[in-house]
Amino acid sequence: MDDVGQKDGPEHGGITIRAARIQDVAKLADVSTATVSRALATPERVSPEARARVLEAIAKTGYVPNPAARTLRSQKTYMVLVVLPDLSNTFFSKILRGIEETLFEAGYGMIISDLDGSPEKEAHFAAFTAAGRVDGAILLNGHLFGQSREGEGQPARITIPLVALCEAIPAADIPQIEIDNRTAACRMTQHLASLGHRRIAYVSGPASNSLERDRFQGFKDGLETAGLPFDPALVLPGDYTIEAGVRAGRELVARSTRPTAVFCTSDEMAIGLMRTLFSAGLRVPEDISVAGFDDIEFAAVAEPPLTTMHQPRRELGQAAASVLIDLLQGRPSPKLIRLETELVIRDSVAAL
Amino acid sequence: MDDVGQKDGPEHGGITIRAARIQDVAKLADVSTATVSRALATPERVSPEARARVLEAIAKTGYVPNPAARTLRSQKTYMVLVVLPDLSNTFFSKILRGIEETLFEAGYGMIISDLDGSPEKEAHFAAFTAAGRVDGAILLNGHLFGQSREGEGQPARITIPLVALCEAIPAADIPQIEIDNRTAACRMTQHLASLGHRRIAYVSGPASNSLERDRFQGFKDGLETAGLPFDPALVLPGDYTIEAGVRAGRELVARSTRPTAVFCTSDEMAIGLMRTLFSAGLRVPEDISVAGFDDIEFAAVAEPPLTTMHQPRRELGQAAASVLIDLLQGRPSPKLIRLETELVIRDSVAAL
DNA sequence: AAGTTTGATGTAATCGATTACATAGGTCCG
DNA sequence: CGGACCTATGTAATCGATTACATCAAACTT
Repeated sequence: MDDVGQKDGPEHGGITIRAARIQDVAKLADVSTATVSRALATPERVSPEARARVLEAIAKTGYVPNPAARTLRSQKTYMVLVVLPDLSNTFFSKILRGIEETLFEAGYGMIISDLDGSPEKEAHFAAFTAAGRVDGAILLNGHLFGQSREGEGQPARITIPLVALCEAIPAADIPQIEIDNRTAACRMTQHLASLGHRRIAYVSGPASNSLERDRFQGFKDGLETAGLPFDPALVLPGDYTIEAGVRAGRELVARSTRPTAVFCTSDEMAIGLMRTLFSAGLRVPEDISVAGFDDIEFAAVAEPPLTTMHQPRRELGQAAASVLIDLLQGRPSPKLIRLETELVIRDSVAAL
Repeated sequence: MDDVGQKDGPEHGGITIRAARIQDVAKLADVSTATVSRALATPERVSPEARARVLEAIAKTGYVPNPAARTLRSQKTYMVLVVLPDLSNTFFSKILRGIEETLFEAGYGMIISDLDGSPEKEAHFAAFTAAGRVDGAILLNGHLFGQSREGEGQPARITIPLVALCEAIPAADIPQIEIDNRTAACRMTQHLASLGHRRIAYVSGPASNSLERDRFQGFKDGLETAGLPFDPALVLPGDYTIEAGVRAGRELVARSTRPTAVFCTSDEMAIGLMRTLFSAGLRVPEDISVAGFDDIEFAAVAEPPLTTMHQPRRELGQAAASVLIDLLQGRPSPKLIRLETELVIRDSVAAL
């Protein structure tokens, strides 16, 4: 970092040859750089002969447009930022795949930001988008950036199109892709009630979470339509992780009177909870029924296979990406997309 | 796409104000743009007074350097490409997190490419790196790009630093971060043998895979040191997925003489396999022992909890990122890093 | 005291594309 | 036949930073 000449990279094996520029192509095809650019961006505005020569020259030189130069001039990055709370969570990875697929097909790249609950990271990525590194963003974390720094000397930054996925963002007027969490949770609760369960426990998500609020409402709706009383003692705190399920399980095992069914708001928690029940000598579903939510891959092969609420994760990702692309390309787009969930009945829930 | 003026984005809510440029900061601080640039890049080469004025002006304007312009001039993107075969696989997500963390701390962003077995995608990302969109790449997929297009009229492209993670890349002279798959598989095999198992089945990974070759070697090593014969009939094909485990399970269930232990080269396969065994009325580990590999989160809460070989996934990601950063910044870096695995004994394996 | 070094700063070239504007040649129409 | 219009193309400005080079004053050398 001291002086010039030092910072040129080291020899990392291969021969470094300057990549072809648009000028090289232009010279080879005997046209101007403008024509080369047009041959690629608007082929119909270039004569067939010139176009052919340009394409040939491109093939010969292996020319690939320099994205930095392109972005600098056209103000388009063809990059999308995906913000999520936890990259290592199974639930998100399939969604990410759906997003990536769709973005890829439309020629966009994906940059991932795993917030990991760090405000520092959040600030960083706020600056990141402000700096115009991405054309748009998909937010899976339930809130916008940097709302702290408003109104001050700070002038408004560039506004880029945003889409909220899964978790709604309360005060923001942006498209929202989600499932109907309330109805889904209600259906699951009714399912349990219909099998005769009257003492149904609920393992929640993080309290701050909009998903959680909806699902909790749905749970209460379900109790009500089934004519069951709501008992706060049967609500156990969780955060969608396996460990939270394990903890909730311990809590239940320690009780003298136990519920006959447990509705976990994520499959991870359900699987963790079942583990704890087994360790305590309880059987699922004979002694206690357990239901999950999400239908992750492991739900079908859990022991016993888990009754759960299927979320179309890949499709959620695809839908979010496709709405964002519409926004980016100036096409009209829906404000709200709700994909269907499906009750998947397996063996972890039984009639009383 | 027809004419000019059409392609300016639509009104998406917020007020769009031009972001501050280096010129605005320079004017406000009453210095040249060069001084602003230096105040940020090499503060020690700018007088304290000027620096203070610049920083104040930056705070006032909310200036953030335009990355496209910066990249265009300095040829540095501060972006790293991560190439992997399947984004939705649990095994990778924790590794990704380790990578992201480390990159973030060093000021690098992460672009993800989920190859999904598509050569088209591969070609795209080859062009992507060639175009200089990223400073370096971490490859989890076991091979380089576009080796097909060599020697032709195609001139060599820019060479960027690469690091291979998990899967080795045979013919490439690049740093490799991995575990000792052969030794790890050998140890697991010995563990099974030491408990009295003599008929040990092996559920493989994809045959083309270097991980698989190493683990298979290790399996044979383990048999040999235990004085057990190698029986090809006990090798079942797999590909690390849950479904492959289910299939292998069916195959075993159908046999008249079954192995007493099964070594699956991924936890996903082990879990899928156990599911099939249960469905057929077999018990683990009473009737048959099952071992996994990786120690994913679900291994500990499987029923029964899975005996497996722990891979430090997050650390693998961190190590790969940190080696790549060393390369990018011209520091010396090791050619090979091998992280330790650990045999995790749970309940899915028992003595005969 | 003259020459040399050092430090702080400014000027302007540069990175590589896109694109507004200019131009040249051809077609069409009254 | 001459202006209007269209098509294909070229010229050069532009995007916003970084940085080589120039400049100038102050400090230091001998």
